Amino acid sequence: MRAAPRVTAVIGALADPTRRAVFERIVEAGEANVAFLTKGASVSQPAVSQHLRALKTAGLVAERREGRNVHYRAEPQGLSPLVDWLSVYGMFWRERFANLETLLKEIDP
Amino acid sequence: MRAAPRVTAVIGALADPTRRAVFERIVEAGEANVAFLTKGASVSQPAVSQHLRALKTAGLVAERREGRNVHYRAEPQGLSPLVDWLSVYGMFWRERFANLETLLKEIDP
DNA sequence: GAATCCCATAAGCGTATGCTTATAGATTAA
DNA sequence: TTAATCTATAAGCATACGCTTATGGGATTC
Repeated sequence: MRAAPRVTAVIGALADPTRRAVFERIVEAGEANVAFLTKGASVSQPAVSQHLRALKTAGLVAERREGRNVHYRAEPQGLSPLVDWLSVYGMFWRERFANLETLLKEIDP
Repeated sequence: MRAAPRVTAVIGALADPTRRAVFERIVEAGEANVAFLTKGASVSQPAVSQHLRALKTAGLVAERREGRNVHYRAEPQGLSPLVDWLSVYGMFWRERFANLETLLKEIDP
């Protein structure tokens, strides 16, 4: 399975601080429309829309139209190419991931 | 603790496919000099050196001079800003799913 | 239907980025 | 010392990227 292109897309989408902040905000809010994201962003509404398109293309967010509002939500599995990459090239971090998983299972079995 | 700049640096360094391939090659080889990395890369030797500098600046590789050769090795902890970021904005989801599972079990045991 | 609101797209601009060739720097070999 | 080898830097160029303002496209409200 050739996953390199997807890794490039995901990492590329997260590379820009402004765009990453938009994504973080969506994750925290659960769901957010463009107006909400624009307030809080340091750029214009069109810029936010462009970032949202980039995130959508990378598979990191999905949209849900509701009247004239468009609600964006994070797409969990969108990060998996990056997680997979880290599980290979993150070397000893692999242990960390494993530990974190077991920790979560212990806390919440 | 304000880690966003380091995340940006790390992700930015890994965003370019060519540069990421250089890093992957270093990880796989354990240690590699510039000539070795240039063979196998699809770009010129100066381009490889420039990528190495970017990786070094991001804290992802370190160098060891040996005569006229310079050996590069991966710097494991350099990835930690990215791992930490994922543990917040990526792992977050696993936790959510775990909670959802327990919730479902409680409702319908 | 007109006005209003929310969001997306278009066009243009400045800058950042990655590449190349040419050259400098550092170290070893003849 | 001179030549040869390995790597880094410099300069220049083409393209990609992120932003802005202006405008278009739907959906609601009056």
